[in-house]
Amino acid sequence: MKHDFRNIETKWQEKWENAKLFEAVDFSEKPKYYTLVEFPYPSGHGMHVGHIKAYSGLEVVSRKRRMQGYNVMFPIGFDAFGLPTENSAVKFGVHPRVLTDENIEKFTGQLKRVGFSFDWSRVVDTTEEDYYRWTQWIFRKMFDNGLVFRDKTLVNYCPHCKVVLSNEDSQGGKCDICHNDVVQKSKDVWYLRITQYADKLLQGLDKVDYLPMVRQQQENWIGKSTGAFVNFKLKEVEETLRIYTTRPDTLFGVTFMVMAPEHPLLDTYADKVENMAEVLAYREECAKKTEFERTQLVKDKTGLQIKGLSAVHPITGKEIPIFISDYVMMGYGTGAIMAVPAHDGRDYDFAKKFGIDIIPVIEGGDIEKEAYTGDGNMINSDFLNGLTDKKSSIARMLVELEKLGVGEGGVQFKMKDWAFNRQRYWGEPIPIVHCPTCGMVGVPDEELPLRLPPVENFQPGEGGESPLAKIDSFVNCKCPKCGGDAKRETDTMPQWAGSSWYFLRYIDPKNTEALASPEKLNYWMPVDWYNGGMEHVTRHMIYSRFWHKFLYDLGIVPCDEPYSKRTAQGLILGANGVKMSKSLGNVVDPNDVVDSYGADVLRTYVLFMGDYEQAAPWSDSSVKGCKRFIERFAALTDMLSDTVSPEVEAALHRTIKKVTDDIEAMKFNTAIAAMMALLNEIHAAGSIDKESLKILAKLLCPFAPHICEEVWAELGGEGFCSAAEWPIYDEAKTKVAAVEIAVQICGKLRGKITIPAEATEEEAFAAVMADENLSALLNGKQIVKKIYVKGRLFNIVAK
RNA sequence: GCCGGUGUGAUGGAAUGGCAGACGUGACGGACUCAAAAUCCGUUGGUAGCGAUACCGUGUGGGUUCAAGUCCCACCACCGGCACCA
Repeated sequence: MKHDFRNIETKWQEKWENAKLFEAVDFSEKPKYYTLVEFPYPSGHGMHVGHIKAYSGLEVVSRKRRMQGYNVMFPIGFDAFGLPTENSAVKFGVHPRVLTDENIEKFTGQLKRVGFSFDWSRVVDTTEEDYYRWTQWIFRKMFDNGLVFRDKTLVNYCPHCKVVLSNEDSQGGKCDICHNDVVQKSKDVWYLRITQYADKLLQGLDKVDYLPMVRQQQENWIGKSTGAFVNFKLKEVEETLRIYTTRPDTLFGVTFMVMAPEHPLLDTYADKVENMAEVLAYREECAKKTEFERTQLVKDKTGLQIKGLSAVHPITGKEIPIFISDYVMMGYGTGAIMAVPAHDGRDYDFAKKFGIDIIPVIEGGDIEKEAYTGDGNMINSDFLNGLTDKKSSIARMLVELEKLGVGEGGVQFKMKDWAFNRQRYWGEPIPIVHCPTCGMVGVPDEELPLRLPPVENFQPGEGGESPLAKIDSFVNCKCPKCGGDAKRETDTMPQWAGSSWYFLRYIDPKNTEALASPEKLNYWMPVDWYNGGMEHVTRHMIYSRFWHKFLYDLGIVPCDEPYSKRTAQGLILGANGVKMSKSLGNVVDPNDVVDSYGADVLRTYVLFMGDYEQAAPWSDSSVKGCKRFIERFAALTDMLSDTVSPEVEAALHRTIKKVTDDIEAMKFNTAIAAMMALLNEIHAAGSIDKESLKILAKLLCPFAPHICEEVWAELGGEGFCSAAEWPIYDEAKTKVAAVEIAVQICGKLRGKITIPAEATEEEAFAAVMADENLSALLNGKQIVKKIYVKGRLFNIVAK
């Protein structure tokens, strides 16, 4: 048979669709299996082959699971709110709704051409009212439960574009769009209290099966640390400066204090600070830097001493100078630290630069050269002297701090609360009303969805406010509580919102009464296997786990962790080995590959090109290897015979085992390689029997389903190959009678012998000695040790 | 600076501590062809040798082991992430 992909691929896609072959069945008797891939953002550029790789992994798993008798749900949707669409809308004067619909249509066409076995009856679009109604509803529930608050923060603001920018879009202090200078601007921001779930998010990791790398990144992001809060009295005023430290054991080594430049105590006692002008100038300087930039100046610490204020050591009563420096952040701990230069690298750098004393309190290391962060005997530390390990020193110090009433043990998280609003049009309106009488009032259920009003002009308003602020009919409303005149919140939610719960909506996408019915949620949740990019492992995954845990606490979802298992795929790089990007012109469009080689070849290649978890460069010529493989497979229908050679049969069973196992480990490249090797074996044998070929078709079906259906039909297979039963291997048939094993003498390869696979050590040794070359090498030597690894090698240590 | 990842032929990459380089690409040789493409067969880590074979070889330097790409220690380079986290 020829590989006539132009005719067969659409044919089988239609047949699958008509048979509803990939539609998941709610409450089926079969065991359920929920496979989830990160839904795409439908950009105007269309998909590139990276998307195809991202979906192909679980595509193969899903198809295999169905063949193994599972009721599989493998859904897809579109995360369609977002800035790029809004920017295009501004640029071309087309409504984002129109652009989004166009882009979704484009993406859908591309995805369907590849023959993915998505359940298209469950597709979701985060920008549809029926969807964002529930996004707003969850937010409102959070608001009702005290997880939403407002606070001031500094944001990156571009005065030219009049928009607030993310750190990403304002690197180097320049606006990504117009390249003018970005300023830091104080703004009221909506926050979600994700920190309230920090401990739960951390502990939940024990219950799930995430890639170790994924788990580690989440742990680091949450960043739990244990330490102590210590209160330092100020000498000049009745006030305490509260600090957080992970090293209370080094309290006697404190020689200065550092406050974040923005620390509010400076404003409270501005009249006492003699050099307030300098402080303000330094603040301004810091405000220009983004947080990322602060991290660039690693060694060269900046800062200045606060004159007129000093702290008092809580135990020794000694006076301690106070500094401000931007290496201390307002957003972590208390915004102030006790500095122990002898035992902290950053404090050490600062002390050296400003000529501050360095007092060692732990023996070991050389404080002339660098800070010592290791363990050792405590010195210069009063009641701690003589203790030898950190743990007991900390414990002892905590007892003392509590006795004196100047501090206590505590934990801190690196994770910050989630800034949850954007001054944008193309996002979910925040369902809050500002009432002069009642304050902030949530929009009630019956008024949801709070629809995005039609807008003519998507340009942001003066001062960077949302375009919604210009729509009077939207802004002016009645307070749901008192009925008086009120104003709507005009900010919208960030793109992360819609993607924080989409996996729940797939379960019941048309439900108008709830985000999904409890029965269906109970049947389908949790997601059995979630795959996506490493870049979403912290933010998207932690945000969605947070929402899920909140919904669990409300009794809406049946499990507290949404994803049982999480893996990640590597990028496809351009042919030149760098990231694919429009500007570099190295983007590969999957449509082009389907046009010239067919979907089966594209699917096979993206999985064959390398380790699934690793980045790999695209290679046009390597695609040909997969094209040849598929063609050679199709041609097997012309090599049929009634019998099968024992070699081919054994190879077939080994391949079943290999492919079955490799798919589970996401080692798709070696699974395909094994099938290629089997093909070579069949070609060498010259023929294959019908039943064996049907088995091979089933093995290859998850990877290249169209050609496998065609071959299956040609062989008279019943129904769809995609619905056939996954092959089982016969362990006995995978065994080979005779094996060639390596013979080493003193660890060096010296020859090979062929022996029965199950030969004993004695038999194997006899075979070694029967080999003239090998026995000659051992002549006159005394054998010290024999190591026999069955089926692998025989190593003889001789003197 | 910190965290994570990766270093293997010309090239993408294989390899439960057990024959390094599976499988694919490319290259070379051959078959088919008037010819080319496609296809099929063969060769393909390096050095020396006609040869059997020998020596070398998985970023660098040490170590553990009968045996190391794999484990341990110290480094180097590249890629990705970042929030100087007290």
